[in-house]
Amino acid sequence: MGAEGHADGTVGKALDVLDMVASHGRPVRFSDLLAQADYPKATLYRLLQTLTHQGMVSLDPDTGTYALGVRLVRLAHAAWAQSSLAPIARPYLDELAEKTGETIHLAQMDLGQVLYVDKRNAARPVEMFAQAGKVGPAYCTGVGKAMLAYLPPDALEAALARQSFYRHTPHTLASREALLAELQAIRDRGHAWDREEHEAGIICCAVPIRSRQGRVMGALSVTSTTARTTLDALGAQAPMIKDIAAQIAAAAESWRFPEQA
Amino acid sequence: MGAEGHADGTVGKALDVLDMVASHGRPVRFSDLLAQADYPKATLYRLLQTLTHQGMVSLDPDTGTYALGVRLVRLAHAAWAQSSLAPIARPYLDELAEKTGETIHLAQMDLGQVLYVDKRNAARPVEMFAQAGKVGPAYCTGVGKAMLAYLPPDALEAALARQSFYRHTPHTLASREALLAELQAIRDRGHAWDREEHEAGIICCAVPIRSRQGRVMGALSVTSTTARTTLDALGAQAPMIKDIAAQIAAAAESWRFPEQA
DNA sequence: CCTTTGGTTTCACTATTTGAAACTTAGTCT
DNA sequence: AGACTAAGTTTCAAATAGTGAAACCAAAGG
Repeated sequence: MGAEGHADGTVGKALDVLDMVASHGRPVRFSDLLAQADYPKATLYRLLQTLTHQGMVSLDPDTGTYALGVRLVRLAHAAWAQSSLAPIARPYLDELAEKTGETIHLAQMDLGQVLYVDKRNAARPVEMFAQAGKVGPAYCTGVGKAMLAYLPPDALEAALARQSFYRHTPHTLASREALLAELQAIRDRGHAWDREEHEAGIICCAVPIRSRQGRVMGALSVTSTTARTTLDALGAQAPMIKDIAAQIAAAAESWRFPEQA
Repeated sequence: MGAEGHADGTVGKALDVLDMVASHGRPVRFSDLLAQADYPKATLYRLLQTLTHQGMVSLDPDTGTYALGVRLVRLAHAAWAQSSLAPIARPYLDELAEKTGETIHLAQMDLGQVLYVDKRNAARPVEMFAQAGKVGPAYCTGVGKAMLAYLPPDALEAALARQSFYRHTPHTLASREALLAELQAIRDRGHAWDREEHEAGIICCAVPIRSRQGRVMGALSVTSTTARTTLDALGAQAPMIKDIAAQIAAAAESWRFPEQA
């Protein structure tokens, strides 16, 4: 049930179709897409043809199924590399991972959802594509709430409108009001908690990464389990996490303004 | 400069602009793009506005610069995950990396260029985004030649037309004729060499990954240096590499056809 | 052999895109 | 200041590109 508001122009429709292809985990047949979309047959067909011709989706000639094209992987590499945050934050994440020994997440906001752009796993080595690029909910994750708390009013409104407020655990803040109160608490405190709100047993401490002008660029979190540590112990590391977030922000900004007086 | 043939429709133009934004390593200003593109001002402006609105590029309000949007990272995650090759090949790459102790590349063909979709580095741990998603030339790399050698005539022709034949090293096959002869040799031999054709001191042995119907799905290579080993020593591992390539092909196909008699 | 299902093409109708030119800002120079 | 210039944004009639009902084709199944 794609609750799409208003796809602007042909390009919007094409990208909408691209998302539809992406939303299935596997290659999809034309008729599957037709059933899902509310575009007429011919229109959908032409859009897919264009996308295929452009390398954004690939049509398997044997099975007649569409999958996302390799051109996207190339574009994403560029997107990641030129994002002001991820490539610059890399060494800082390494440092934080080593100091804490816990799982580290670096996230950005994408249409009201949390997009993980980098990660350090406590146990295994980095698994970028398999981990980064994933999305999660904003209202019930540490990084999500940390970013929401510092969004300007209109952006916050837009983001809130996209939250499902599904109650993942008994601790989930499952209403707009509860979330707004929490956001105020986060602003007062300077960092966000995840008190097993998304997954039972998983807690985290997250801080926003903000530009000098106060714009939210992303968020950084240290995640652990109730089996291994407590909120208080995590909180003791908050100043260090904040410090690293500030360093990342500074590095990102000086990269974005290489020319200086 | 951009020798674009014929961008079909508005969508093609929009994606063309997306590529332009991607091609710069850093955020670009409107006028930079205007200079590079041969679209009129108003058209380019509208295209960028649409792309921005769609989250494919982001406009930094402070600097007035455009960068690729986070939506791409999310799409690429899906692209990588649903590609028939990369996620499935993962354990096989691990195995090959361990057995050989050398650098492993997994590549696919993208518009006449080689796109690296996964990698195992001999020394460091995996660095996916920083490595995968990169593109390289086809005519002077092991994986490139391995794929070219088994392409159907029309696809080969299209790919050849996109090769620059720049002489990277004294060993580079810098002409269409030399390359065609080499491709025949590869078909006879069953695997491709890179005899320091792209970078001095770097050699590799590559094999294609082909479906049962013979379609080229990708290529797999083991890379080393002349300081550490020789072509002959690498060649001794060719049967094993071929075997793993066959296993990957089989796994990819059974994944693509989960329903069976 | 006839029917169904899934995919591709046609073509008159229309909505979207186009781009020269006019208009704003925001700097810079004298 | 006031007059220039560069960079970005908006307008609007003309033209192009997109639309989608319906016809068509091919392969699978009865």
